[in-house]
Amino acid sequence: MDIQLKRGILDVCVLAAIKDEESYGYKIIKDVKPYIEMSESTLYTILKRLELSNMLTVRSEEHGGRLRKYYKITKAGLNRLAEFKSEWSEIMAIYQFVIRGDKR
Amino acid sequence: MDIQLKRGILDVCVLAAIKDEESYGYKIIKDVKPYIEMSESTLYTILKRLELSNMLTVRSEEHGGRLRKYYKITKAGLNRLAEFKSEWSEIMAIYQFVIRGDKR
DNA sequence: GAATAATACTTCGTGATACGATGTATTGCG
DNA sequence: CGCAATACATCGTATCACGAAGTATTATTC
Repeated sequence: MDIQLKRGILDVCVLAAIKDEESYGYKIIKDVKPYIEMSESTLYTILKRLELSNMLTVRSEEHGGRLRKYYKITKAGLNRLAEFKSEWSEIMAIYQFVIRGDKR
Repeated sequence: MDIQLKRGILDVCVLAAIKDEESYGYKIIKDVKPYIEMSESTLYTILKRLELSNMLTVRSEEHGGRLRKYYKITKAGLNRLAEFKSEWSEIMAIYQFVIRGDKR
């Protein structure tokens, strides 16, 4: 998919991937991949961004000799998902405009 | 709407606004405004970009003492719109993932 | 008739951000 | 032993939407 079209969706995809249970970077990518392609560098940038804006919390845990970072969604993150849901009607209206082209 | 979410949509909105009949900057903004907010600087950047990628052609015409630039969609522009239409199923799948969170 | 809004287009700098490239380090498999 | 998979991180780059500011004419309002 077009890079530009992904913007604004990737963040919520990551939030959606951790909304039921905490997860970690590598797993998030794999869970999201069937829906949207996302490189590792992109994901870790997004995770840091979401952490800074308090959409998720992080804890490190050792797993098989290596540190693994588990990300857990916060209330603010859940709110963001809800907000996205309501933004969707706008998106749909735009889509209708684009394919039909009826002017208001 | 969130700026990032607009990316990738604005271009097709502009194309949609000129897909039936040629139009000019100021009019395009007004036609698109009910659906999506777009500043003038953004529009003219987009128009130039779409021209460079041959999605539209431009001609200048005098109108009331001033030059007015008329933009007309090309075959490539129409193809872009069709492409967007088919991209939409991907977008919808992502949306389903985000709101339902069912993992494949 | 002077001021203001609307029309119409342009340029510049900035901030946000997705990505490829690259690096580090361990485990597991053939 | 070599290679893929796992797991995380950093850096530089290109794209792009926007606000701000500018230029210039016509229409409207007080």
